[in-house]
Amino acid sequence: MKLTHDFFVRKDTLHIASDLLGKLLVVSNETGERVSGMIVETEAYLGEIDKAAHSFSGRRTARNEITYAEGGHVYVFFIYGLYYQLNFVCSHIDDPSVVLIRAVEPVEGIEIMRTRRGKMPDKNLTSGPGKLCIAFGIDKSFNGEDLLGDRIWVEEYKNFSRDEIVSGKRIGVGYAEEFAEMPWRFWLTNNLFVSKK
DNA sequence: CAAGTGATTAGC
DNA sequence: CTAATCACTTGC
Repeated sequence: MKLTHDFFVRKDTLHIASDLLGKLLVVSNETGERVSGMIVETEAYLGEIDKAAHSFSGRRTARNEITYAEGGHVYVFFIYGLYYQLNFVCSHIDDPSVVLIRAVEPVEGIEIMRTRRGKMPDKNLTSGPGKLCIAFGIDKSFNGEDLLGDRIWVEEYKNFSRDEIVSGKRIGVGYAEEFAEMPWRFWLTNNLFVSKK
């Protein structure tokens, strides 16, 4: 079952980030084949109040414009001259909160992922935000897509109990002062595809 | 462990 | 216009 806008329009982006664990990320490729993976690691970026967020204190640019839209849209940006990062826009219109998808566990279309990632042990296929975008074929053309469309969406898949979910500091946001310490990264315990222990 | 990579942005 | 920066990955 596809998740609807209600799931993403909720105000509490931290809950959205932890609720996404165990859900299935699905991308329909050029030929209509499904490539999918179970979400095992996420990070929340709380829009205007969060020094680590692109939209901190209302910064609004061509790049992050979509994060001000209503929850349920896709925000993709390019980083380090090499990689894309996949985010889901959350909350209501004009609240630029997002959830970054940091890692998934491959489910469908593993052969396609292997081809796209090159010769790589399977556990490295999707175990990081840049890696999973390569494996799923996600690029800038996905920016602004609606998660109720037929190109990319999220489905119910597995449920995990509270004690199988851990939270901690986010990765790569050391510049964000007090917000660098916030435990806004969520992952599943004992999952091989989580990017960092 | 460190270099690489180029779009994006903020700062003149 | 120009320079600095960066939600990372890979191969030394």
